[in-house]
Amino acid sequence: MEKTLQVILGPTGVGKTAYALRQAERLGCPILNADSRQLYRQLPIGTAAPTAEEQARVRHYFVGTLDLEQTYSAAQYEADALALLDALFRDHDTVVLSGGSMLYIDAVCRGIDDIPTVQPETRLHLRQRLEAEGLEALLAELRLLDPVYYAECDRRNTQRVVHALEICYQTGRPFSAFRTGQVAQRPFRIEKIGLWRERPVLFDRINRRVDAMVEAGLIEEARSVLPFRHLNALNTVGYKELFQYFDGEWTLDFALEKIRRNTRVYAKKQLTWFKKDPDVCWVNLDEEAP
RNA sequence: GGUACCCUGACCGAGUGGCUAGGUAGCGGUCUGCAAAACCGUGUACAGCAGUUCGAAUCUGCUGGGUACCU
Repeated sequence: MEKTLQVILGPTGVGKTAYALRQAERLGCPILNADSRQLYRQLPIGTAAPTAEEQARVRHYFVGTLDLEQTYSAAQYEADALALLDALFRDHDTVVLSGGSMLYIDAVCRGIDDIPTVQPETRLHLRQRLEAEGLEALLAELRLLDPVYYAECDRRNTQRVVHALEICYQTGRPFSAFRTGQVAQRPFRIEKIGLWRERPVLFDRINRRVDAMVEAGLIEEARSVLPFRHLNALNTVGYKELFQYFDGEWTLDFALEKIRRNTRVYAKKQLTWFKKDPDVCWVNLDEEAP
């Protein structure tokens, strides 16, 4: 029988966790988390990760499995998720994948090109050159090393320009040579369910969830990871704002308001991404019985 | 009651006579490697009224609102 991966996606705060639990219990299957920040074990409150009770109801994977200091990427997630799915499909016909990290979901569903992982030394080297010489100098170099990518890339997006150069340097080949744009075939069926709510309803849920997080101990959680603030895992809504509060730059009220706003901005970006995926079957949760 | 200063778009904020600051939010979008990231597009606002001037957010007067100090 053909196996099915049921992907539950949608903007932050829409209700993916609860919906995924219901689906998994109905189907008698486990849940794979597809949220890039819930992977970190030190961030359960601020990322609204499934609670211990919820995890007792349904077996979850990829929740709290990483340490903040571990670097991770969509490509690694793709490999880990595919390996796990291969094992899980031996015992289950359907598996639920639930989360809001757009690139992570695409990595599992459509695949990511095989590009080498950038070595820390390469990354550091280019970061230093960026600071010393500026973006213009790096762009001039990219133009020589990879004219194809230079022609098509967003030259104002420093992150992308630097990454292309990292690959050029590390492999001795142009970055564009690794970009095939090919969509991978998977040995299972993919069913995407997009959870949707009217924007005012969604934004209201987000605002109230921030208050709930604070009550649950968000501030203490953020303080406990303060020493790791420079890590990418903490370039995350809910933490970066509280760091400003700890620094004395912002009042607590202002930081919390920023968290609400930035969460809404994130939800909008997710919607922009998910909306263009024609494979998504949308479910309006506003119209469902409570 | 008097004196001084202030009033810029949803918010913050620069601008002292002609050259639509900028930022944040909002709205729209890009994105196959740090993705809760990064980046792009989109707003002719200057408290009100009258006046000076070819031309006023910028100068003058009055009105309204605010702040500080004095009595």
